[in-house]
Amino acid sequence: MKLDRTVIKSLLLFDRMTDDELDRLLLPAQSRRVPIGEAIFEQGQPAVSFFLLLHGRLKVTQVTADGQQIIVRVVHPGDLFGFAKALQRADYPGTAIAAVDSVTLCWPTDVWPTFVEHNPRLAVSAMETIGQRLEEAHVRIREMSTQEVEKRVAHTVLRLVKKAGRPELGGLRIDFPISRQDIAEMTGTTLHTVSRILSAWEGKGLIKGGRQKLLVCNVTALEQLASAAPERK
Amino acid sequence: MKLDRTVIKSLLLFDRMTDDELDRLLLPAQSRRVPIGEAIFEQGQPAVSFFLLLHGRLKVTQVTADGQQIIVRVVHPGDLFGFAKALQRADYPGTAIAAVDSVTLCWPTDVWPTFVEHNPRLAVSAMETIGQRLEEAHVRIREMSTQEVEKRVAHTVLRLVKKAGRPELGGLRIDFPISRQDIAEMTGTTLHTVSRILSAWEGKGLIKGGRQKLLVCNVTALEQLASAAPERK
DNA sequence: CGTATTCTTGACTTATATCAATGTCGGTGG
DNA sequence: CCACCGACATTGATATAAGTCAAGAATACG
Repeated sequence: MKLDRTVIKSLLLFDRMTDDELDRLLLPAQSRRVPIGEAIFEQGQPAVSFFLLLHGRLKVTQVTADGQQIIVRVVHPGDLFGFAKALQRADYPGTAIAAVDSVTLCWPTDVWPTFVEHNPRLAVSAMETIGQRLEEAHVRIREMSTQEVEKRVAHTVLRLVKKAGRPELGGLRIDFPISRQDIAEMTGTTLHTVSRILSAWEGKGLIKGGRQKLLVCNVTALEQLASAAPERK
Repeated sequence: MKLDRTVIKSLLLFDRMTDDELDRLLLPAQSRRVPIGEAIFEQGQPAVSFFLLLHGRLKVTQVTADGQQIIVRVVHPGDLFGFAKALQRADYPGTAIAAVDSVTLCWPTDVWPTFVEHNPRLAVSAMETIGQRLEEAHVRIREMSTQEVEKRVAHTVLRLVKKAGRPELGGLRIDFPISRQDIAEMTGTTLHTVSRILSAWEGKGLIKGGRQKLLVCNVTALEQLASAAPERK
C-alpha cells in the first residue's frame, strides 16, 4: 500500500525529523488494512512487529488467568502500539482489535534497537510516549483505589470525549462503536452498573445513549460530576 | 560523599557500560543520605534531579485532589526513580519518602537528554525500566478490576516478599517497616480490611504480623490463595 | 422477519467500607 | 527504669455501593 508521507509527518512522534531520516525510517515499514473486529496481534503471540495507527481505533484487551477481560487502553490515530520488544518482552501482553476499519503502519521488531540507536530523538519521543502511558495507568489506579464507580465512569467518558469526540449537533459524539460492556471493562465494573449510570445521566440530559453509541451533551456538567466531592454525612 | 563504584557497576542499568562511560556518567552525580521518614522530593515540586537508590527503601505516594493517599510503588535498591523530565513532565508526580535510612545517587535533570543521546544503550535500558513499570501498573489495574480484596492483598504481599524478602527463621521477613495502612494504600482498600485479612492469615499460620512488621511463613500457600479460582455457586 | 447481540430495569445478595471502641506496642522523657 | 503517650492494630456492629441473578425490550443483521 502506498504510504501517505504528509499524514505521517504530521504526527508528533516524527515532527522533528528530516525528510532523509524519515525515508530511512519508512523503508522497512509496511502498511496494512484491518477490518472491524479483526485482531492485529493477540495476547501471548511472539512480538514480530511494532505498529503505528494511521487511521481508525483499536481496543487493546487482556484476558486474566480466570477468563476475565479488561480493556487496557484505546489506541487512537498517531499512537505507537505493540512495541513489546522495546519493553523487554518477547510476546505481546495484550490483544489489539480494530473497533472500526483501521490502517496501521508496521515494522519488524528487530529494527527497533537500530532505530533507537540511530535516532536518539526518536528514543526520547518513544520514552515520552511510554511515560505518558505510565501516567495514565497511575491515574487509573488512583481512580480505582479512591473513587466510586460513577466518578470513574465519568472520567473514562471524558477521556474518550477528549481523544475521540467528534462535534455533532447536540454534543460530542464518541467516534467509534463502544458498548456498555466496553466501558465496564475500562472502569473495572459491570455492564449493568454502567447501564444504570448512563441511564441516569441520560435522564439528566448529560448524554444520549444508543446501541454502541454515545453522545456527550453536557461536558462541563460531567466534569463537575467527575470531580465533585463525595458527600460526607 | 565517596561513591562506591563496585556497587554501582553491579546494577543492571549499567552492566554493559565501559569504565570510561561510567566515569562520565558519575561525574555530575551526587550522593545523598536520607534519614527515615524524610522526603527526597515532593509531589508537585519542579523536577530538578533524577535519582538512583543505592541503599534502603522508599515509598512513592500520591495524594488525590480530595486528600486520599495511595502508594504508587516501593523503590528498591538499584531502581531509578524521579525521572519526571524524561516523561515530559516539569514536576514530580509523587512524593518519595524513605521507609528506612537510605542512600541515593542524584543527577541534575538537565543532563538526562545528553546522557541518553550519548548512551543509546542507557536509553534502551531506561526504556526497559519504564516498560516494566508500565507492565506492573497494568497488572495492578487488572487485579483491581477483577479480583477481590483478599487476593489483591495476597499478590501485593507476594510482590513485597519477592523484592524485599530477607530469609529469617520461620519464613521471609519484609525488610522494611510496613504498616497495615501502607498495604491498604497499595491495594486500594482500607487498613481495617487489611487488618482482618492478615489476622485470618495469621490464624492459618501463613504469616506472622506485628507493628509495622510482616513475616511470611508459607509462601506457596499464599500463592495458591492468590491464584485460587473464586468459588462459584 | 427471525435471530442474535446489546441494553435496560427490577429484586436480591454480598463484599467491603464505615463507624466506634478498645487494645497493644515501643519510644521518650521525667 | 518505669510510666505515659501517641501511633498502630484489632475487632465488632452496621451501612451501603455495587455485584449477581433474572427477565424482558430494543436494535441491528443476515
